[in-house]
Amino acid sequence: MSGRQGKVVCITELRRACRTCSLQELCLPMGLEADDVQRLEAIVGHKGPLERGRHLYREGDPFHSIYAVRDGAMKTYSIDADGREHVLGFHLPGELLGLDAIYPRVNRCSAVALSNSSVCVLPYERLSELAHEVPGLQSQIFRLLSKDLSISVNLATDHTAEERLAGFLISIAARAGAGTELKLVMPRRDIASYLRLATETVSRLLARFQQEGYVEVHRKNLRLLNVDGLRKLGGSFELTGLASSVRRPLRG
Amino acid sequence: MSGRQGKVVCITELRRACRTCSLQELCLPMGLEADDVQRLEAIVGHKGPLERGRHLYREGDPFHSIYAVRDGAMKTYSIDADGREHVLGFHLPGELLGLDAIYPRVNRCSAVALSNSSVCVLPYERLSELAHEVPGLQSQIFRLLSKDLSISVNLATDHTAEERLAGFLISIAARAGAGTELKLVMPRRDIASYLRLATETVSRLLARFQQEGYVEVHRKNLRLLNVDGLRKLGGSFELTGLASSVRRPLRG
DNA sequence: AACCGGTATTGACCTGGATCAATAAAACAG
DNA sequence: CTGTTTTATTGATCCAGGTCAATACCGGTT
Repeated sequence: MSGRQGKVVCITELRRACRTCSLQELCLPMGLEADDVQRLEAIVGHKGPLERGRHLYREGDPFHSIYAVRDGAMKTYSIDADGREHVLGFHLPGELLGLDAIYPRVNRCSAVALSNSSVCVLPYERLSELAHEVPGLQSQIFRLLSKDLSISVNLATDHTAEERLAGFLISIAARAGAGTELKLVMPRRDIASYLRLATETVSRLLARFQQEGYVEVHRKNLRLLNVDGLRKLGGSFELTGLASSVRRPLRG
Repeated sequence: MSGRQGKVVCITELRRACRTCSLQELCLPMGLEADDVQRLEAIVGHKGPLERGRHLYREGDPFHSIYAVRDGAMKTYSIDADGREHVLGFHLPGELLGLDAIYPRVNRCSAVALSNSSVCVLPYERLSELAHEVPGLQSQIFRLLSKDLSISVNLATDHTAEERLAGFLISIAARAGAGTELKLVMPRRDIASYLRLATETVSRLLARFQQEGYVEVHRKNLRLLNVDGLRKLGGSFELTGLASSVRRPLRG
């Protein structure tokens, strides 16, 4: 329990309720009545700080809960038969993890913190019961599942390296909601794995995008200089879940 | 309404209730109580016969319903900015279509019959209301959404042409539930598009699989001769939704 | 039974991006 | 600061699978 602390986030901050959470409109409570939000809060647990590199769950763990990222960033991945890691997704604040485990009742992938993070824990059985009582919650879960489905269906389609990376940058920027300047929390290797490219290809493309004036990039620091151009490069490769960009339209 | 008929399926056959439907254990009513199944039946519509080539819905259509394939086979696809078709999925009897449209409230893909088919129509609003009253139904929808998510996440990962095709054959055979001998309803071009390969590659691989004794294939007719071998070739590329193979374990 | 349009197979070649191999530049430890 | 490790960039080659081009096959028509 106690363990190391003094890390940054204090306990009262972590316990902050859904109703005061800035991520409401991305997360489960979206569109719920005040007293329904309160009922949701009652079943939500918290976990964190979760240091960089710490696992939230691992492939093979029995499924109990889904999670919402509150702060930081997580990645999900699985290890294939030959021991190679495949990155399945990045999860930024307000986004859910673990939805793919509902069906098999076992986690089919592992989730690890990319930076110091904290998450909300949503015990599935209780969430499911509550959803049964609160229609708005049920719909929101349907919606979020469907959204993840759209994204991964799109990810599964056939696109060039250029399209993939451009689409990825747009998506990350929109989701991070930090305007056109942002930090790429994940290493190149992870970006590459997620987009099914080699790290070297990602590196070379970033260099080219920079040279062509689309971005300015130095290590983890990225600035988008020509969002419309990037969007064009991305073509139909859209990871940003359509109308999902609740945060900011990302003009630039 | 009336139109051409005498095609095969008679009207009473089409109106057959969920409770007597052989696809129960794959479909929504799975695990429901008898009277809940009856309530589900009350909102289920039917559509068909839908001749080969006919569309069930098209990209851009407003979203109203999800569908369950009762008979035949459907494919979903979208057309990208350059006018090229991407096959997103094949849907066999008992499988659902249209789940990806819940989030955007608009169909992001088109659904077309690969052979003469009939489907059950599930008006989303009413289904959602009913799910809210019948917890078992809610869970089943969560499960099926999550299952589709797992499949398309896996499809999005990085695999060789050989793995993809082997995995596909295993999956189709298991889902068709017809033992080791089956008809490939979809043309090569569609298989290729779905697996993100060229038609020629699919053709060549099928020839090679045959030459190496894994299958016997002649045009649309396929017989699996070495299922375990194929499964090994497929490696971690599993489209068969894990424990999903309710139909038959597919020993061969 | 010959024709036609669509679909499948097969062959020859090409290319996007992977792989292999050095650096280089940070991050980290002492 | 200095060595060590990790991560990123850049260059040189390679190859799986795509593309282009015939050719074969089948189902439906007349």
